[in-house]
Amino acid sequence: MPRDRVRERITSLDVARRAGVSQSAVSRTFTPDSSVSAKTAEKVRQAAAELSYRPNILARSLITGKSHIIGVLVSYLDNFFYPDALEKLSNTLQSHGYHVLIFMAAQSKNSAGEVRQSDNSDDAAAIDKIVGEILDYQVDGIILASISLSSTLAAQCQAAGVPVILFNRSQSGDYISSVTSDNFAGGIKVGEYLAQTGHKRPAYIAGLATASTQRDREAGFMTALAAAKLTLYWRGEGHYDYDAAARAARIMAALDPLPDAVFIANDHMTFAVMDVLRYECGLSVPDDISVIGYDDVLVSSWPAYNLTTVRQPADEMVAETVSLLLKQIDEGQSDVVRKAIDGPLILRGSCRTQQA
Amino acid sequence: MPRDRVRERITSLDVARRAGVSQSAVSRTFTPDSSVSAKTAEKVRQAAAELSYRPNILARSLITGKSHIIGVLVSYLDNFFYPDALEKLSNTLQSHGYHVLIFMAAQSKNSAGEVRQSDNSDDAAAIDKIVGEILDYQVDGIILASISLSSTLAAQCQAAGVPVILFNRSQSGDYISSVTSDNFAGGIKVGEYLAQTGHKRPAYIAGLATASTQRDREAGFMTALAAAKLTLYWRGEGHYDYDAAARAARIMAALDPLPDAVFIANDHMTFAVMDVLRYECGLSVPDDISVIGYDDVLVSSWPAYNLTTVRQPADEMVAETVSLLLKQIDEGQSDVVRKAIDGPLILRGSCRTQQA
DNA sequence: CAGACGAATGAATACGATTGCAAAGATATA
DNA sequence: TATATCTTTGCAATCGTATTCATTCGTCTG
Repeated sequence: MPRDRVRERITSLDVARRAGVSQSAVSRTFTPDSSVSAKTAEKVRQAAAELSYRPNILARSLITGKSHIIGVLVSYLDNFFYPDALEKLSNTLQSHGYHVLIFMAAQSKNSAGEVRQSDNSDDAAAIDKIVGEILDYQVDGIILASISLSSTLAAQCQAAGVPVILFNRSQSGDYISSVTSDNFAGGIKVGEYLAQTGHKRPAYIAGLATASTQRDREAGFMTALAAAKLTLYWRGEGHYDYDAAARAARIMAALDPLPDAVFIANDHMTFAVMDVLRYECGLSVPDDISVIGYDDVLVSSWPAYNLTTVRQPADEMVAETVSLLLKQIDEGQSDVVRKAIDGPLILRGSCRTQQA
Repeated sequence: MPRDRVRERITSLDVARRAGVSQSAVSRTFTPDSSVSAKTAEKVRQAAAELSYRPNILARSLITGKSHIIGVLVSYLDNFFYPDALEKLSNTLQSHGYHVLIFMAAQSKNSAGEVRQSDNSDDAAAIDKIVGEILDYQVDGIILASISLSSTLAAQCQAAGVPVILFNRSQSGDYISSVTSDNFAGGIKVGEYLAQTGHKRPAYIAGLATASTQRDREAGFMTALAAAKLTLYWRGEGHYDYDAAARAARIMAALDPLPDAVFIANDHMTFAVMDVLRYECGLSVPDDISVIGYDDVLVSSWPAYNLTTVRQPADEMVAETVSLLLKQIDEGQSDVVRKAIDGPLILRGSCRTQQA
């Protein structure tokens, strides 16, 4: 008889009957700081174990108004920074009794591979739709990783009383809290370091134009160059995409004279650039050209790349994001916080360290 | 006045009042295939829009018994195969109206970096605990990525009427459905190819001993070697871990004579092995030694590694997993299915292709 | 030992939706 | 126009739990 379709759900009432107590007693047993005697609690636990009963979180949420679910919307996972951040976010939230409902902002990669040209209105509409779905689940909070939010929807979340935090992106216009690394300071460090190590023809390959991380990193970099009386020798665009960065690198490699250093807006693109320089153009990093990235993902430390890069302190960013979110959940919507966490420049082998 | 703590939830009743209809009418408007006239539906939509009302999924789930949530438990995300699979899983499920509640099996990496020695009983207990949490959320189904399940808990899920599918791992003893690549066939392909290209001293670096993927890949490989009258020259263990694989590679590199080929149980470890061979030992791949991996993750195609490897067809595996899961959800627990999907050997530059 | 007070308990209600049922309305048929 | 049939509609019960309130029980104090 293969069809025992009738999924007999065991409820607190079943447990109550078996333990010879009221349903309230069962509920109290599983609710911390509730008034139950040790004796009845024991009876209940016993009966619950025998029936292998577990409280229905959804029903509980309906009453308490807290689902203990955090909606996390992430745009893409191919940049290794995000799996890492996601894993840490999930673990941290898990340790606080929350769980992650994950959503992907299905990216509009067209067939030509030209991806994420810009956060166009289609994308924005898609994001709004997904955030709507997230809200449907009565989440207690929302974390948006590398994603911006329309101000109307931000307002809607506000109205629904659901705190939203931007992770690794900030939004100046609207009033949304955000946690990032200090991208401007990071850009400065790179610029200063290149100047200090005697580089004369610095180039830059930009990330996605609409991303605050891209803007801040570039602004910091340019500020430092200016302070060191250096001018940008060349600028390309990689849209935070491997293939696009590779194309930019090919253009750059054709320059004469070659730049003597290139700062690339994230590590993911940097891998593409180094691959092109080394394996297509036969150039040596850092002998022919110094390369500096941003993120310090796991792969960056592998000997194959051995990348000099600015570290995004994922642990601190995650810890800050979670603590901020939980605070807003507990205390209700408080004022917006924009946290930028400083990260060090990690010196490895992809950047020349002596005057040429 | 910063404290508008009173999160005024708008319910179907609010909408009903404003639209001048009954609450049932509102519900029916948002329930497909329900009997509502176009006129009232329009009135309801209007009112709902004005109040920016959205149905409470949790309340709905309580009645229907379907949460449209799939619990996904994944062990680690540092092997790039998993972020990719997770992204695809999430997108596919999303397109079917389901959403992913994600759980991490916090790995017991000890301070020495010796990780995942074995799936010991502590780990198993931790897994069971987490699966319990998953069940609390009344998920409609569970996907376990690279994780095994105790048979008691498998039975418990069965009892709760929640289908479970193992992704990229199979379990022979218990009756749980699973979707994997055809690891045995993959191992065979590698063995045959190495033989066919004239390698004489093949080595193998194993993955996590308890993993079915490891066992099947090795078994296939050994079978093919035997068929080609080759014997395994050396065997190491990498536990599917980068650092452990690097250690194994150091030992291997000290052999005299060196193996002329090494098959490594997954790409993630292979990166470590190639890094050690090239940058610590000054050896050339494939001139000094051929290297073949398993998975074909994104990085494997990058020029820095340019890895000859067996592709795990993530798209097919995900599609199969989702369709299987949805089928089991719709039709109730059906019989267990073990699907092994064939993947091709991708020829790139890390393995010598001519007789030496 | 009486009275007071805090802890433990159960009955009843609420959370926000879905859905069976019966009544009402609309449409078609003769 | 009257009757039969199908569609809409509202009422009320229900899902599984938390929580208020009133009551009972136990313990402590004077």
